[in-house]
Amino acid sequence: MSQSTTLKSISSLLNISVSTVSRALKNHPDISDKTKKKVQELAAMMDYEPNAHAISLRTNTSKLLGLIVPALSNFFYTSFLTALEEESRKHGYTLITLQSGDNTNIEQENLKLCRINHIAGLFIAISPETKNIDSFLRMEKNGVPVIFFDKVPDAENCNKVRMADEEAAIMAAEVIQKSKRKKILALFGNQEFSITKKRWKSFTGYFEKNAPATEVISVFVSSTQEAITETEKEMKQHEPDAVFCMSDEILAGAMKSIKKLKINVPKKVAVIAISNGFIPQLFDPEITYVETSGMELGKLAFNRMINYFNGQTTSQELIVPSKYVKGGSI
Amino acid sequence: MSQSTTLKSISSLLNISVSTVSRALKNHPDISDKTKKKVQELAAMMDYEPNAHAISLRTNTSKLLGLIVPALSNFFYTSFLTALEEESRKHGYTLITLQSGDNTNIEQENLKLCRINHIAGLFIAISPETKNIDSFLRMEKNGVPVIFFDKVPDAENCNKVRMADEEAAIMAAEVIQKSKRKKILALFGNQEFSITKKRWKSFTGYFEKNAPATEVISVFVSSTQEAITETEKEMKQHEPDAVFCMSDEILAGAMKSIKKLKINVPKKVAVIAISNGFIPQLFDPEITYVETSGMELGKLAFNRMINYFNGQTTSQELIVPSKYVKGGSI
DNA sequence: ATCATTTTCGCAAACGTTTGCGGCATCCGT
DNA sequence: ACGGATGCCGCAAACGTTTGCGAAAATGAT
Repeated sequence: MSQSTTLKSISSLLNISVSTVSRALKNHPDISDKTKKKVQELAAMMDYEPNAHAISLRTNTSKLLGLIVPALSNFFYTSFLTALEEESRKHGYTLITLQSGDNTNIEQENLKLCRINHIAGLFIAISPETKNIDSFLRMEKNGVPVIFFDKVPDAENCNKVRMADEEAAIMAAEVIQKSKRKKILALFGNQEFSITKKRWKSFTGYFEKNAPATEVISVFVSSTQEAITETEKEMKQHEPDAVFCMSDEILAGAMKSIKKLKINVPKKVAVIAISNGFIPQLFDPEITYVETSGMELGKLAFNRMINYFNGQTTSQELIVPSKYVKGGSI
Repeated sequence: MSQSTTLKSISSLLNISVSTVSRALKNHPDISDKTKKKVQELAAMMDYEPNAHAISLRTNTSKLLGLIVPALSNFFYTSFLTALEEESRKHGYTLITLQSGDNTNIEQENLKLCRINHIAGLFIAISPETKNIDSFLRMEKNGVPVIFFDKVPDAENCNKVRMADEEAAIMAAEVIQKSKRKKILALFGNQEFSITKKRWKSFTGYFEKNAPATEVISVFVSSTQEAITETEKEMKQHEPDAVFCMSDEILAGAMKSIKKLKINVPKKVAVIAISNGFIPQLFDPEITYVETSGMELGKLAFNRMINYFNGQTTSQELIVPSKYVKGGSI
């Protein structure tokens, strides 16, 4: 490794002290304009770049942010990451990206990596088994803010940003009700997720209250593959006239079976989904959906972090509203 | 920020020196088993975790790896990232993820972030305008290996890993030829990419050589939207009996137009693509494709990096073979 | 008991930066 | 000319770690 230019190398070339160089480069008022100019010019010439490790060590701060998600193969998380990376870069932060694989042990390992690298803040979508969030609260007590997103814990005393899960499910339910469909196959994700619970409760609750005659068949699946088999089974057995999918992965599976069985959409069966926005448009007709944008959530999460840095440290739960996107599937 | 436990805090509690604690924790033979035990037990009790910044500063090494991609909204890159993150974690490295937005300036900014954070190695898919790779070569000269992947420069004196672009295009061409189709709409990406050039040359070259009677209409598009409009135009104008798409984004656009025009696949028109593997299966019939797996490439790239760390520093170009996946679209 | 060897540990410097403090010049007002 | 204020800069410590070297203590050989 060839040595890069440091404050010291600049200082010795100019026969001034390291501290003067340091202050000159940050426009400290103690330094005369003449030396400032000298230093800054030489620094530019020598391509001086500060050593982040030295700064972190000395100041006990860093420009690193941590992100932990269950899996990046999930569209929602990659679009969250896309937005988060962009915002981070614009504000001078650098992102450390980690996957937990929905495994609590790996999640803790990743958390440790975050601590070791002394990140300035953490964004995390917790894995389903994670009940105990003490280690995260401890981070926050140590001055490292933790923003939970999407898959958030139930606890009150923490910062969360999430989609309007209840609202999204209700919007979908309303659309189905208006279409006069009477027998709905409702496909949800892993029952352990609070996000699933919220959506299920809102969706089924809506019909109980506003259209009790409507039959809602709730099915919980935890993979695209399972969505395929369950949809096929239910379509044959109950012949529903509407299908609701709470995520892109589930939608992909459900549509596979619907096409295989050659069931006409929307004539024979209406389809509506909650989605991140890309997948529904691949089908013909395009699937009507309620959008939960990972990018929007990413921006919001980053803003929350910045506000935390600026002193707003009391716990909040922020919610991104949903957006109805009309396709031709209902 | 509450202070974490350090070598010093451990040493003062045990009334021994910092250096002894340091050595005890790494099983240095100079330290007696008795003190080793004492130190390690206390360290475990106090949840000691080394400070990565201090280590990096002192040893001039780091466990950070950099990744720069044009955009994470591209499926291929997210699957590359998925694999790379996994491998990195397993080997004790932490990943810094950056997007360039296909912009040379941002790319250089990101490179600077990598230097400032003193990464141990860099993976990069360069943006199309990047002609001059001096800044990357300089990194390598400074001891930081650079692995170019997917979008690789033409230069010889650098390390590259990429998909078998020529082979993939030829595999697709062979399948089309066997299907006896005679007029092919071939959709390629941005003409600036070396990857596009390679695929175009191989694909058209194959027909010139093996089936000169076949008409190949090559069209270059640089977005899904453009793929939609161009496909519609070409389908109407030339009525091809086969469509070749060199990427997932293009496939999504092409299929949109084909469905809109209600053209039967595969009867009226055959479709074949080069793809990362998820999108083709969403259609009905499933699209036949040649797989270029981002995850495979990610694993290979990481391996190359490790080998570099172990002394294999001479430039290499590694290539992942393609895989033919049969659908029902041809 | 003596000396040589080995075991076990501590000292101190170094990595690159920031920052409180103190010191020397220079300047101003009287 | 004198005192005080001000401008400009350097010293040195500190962040947490690693590591060459030397020194003390323990062990072994004779």
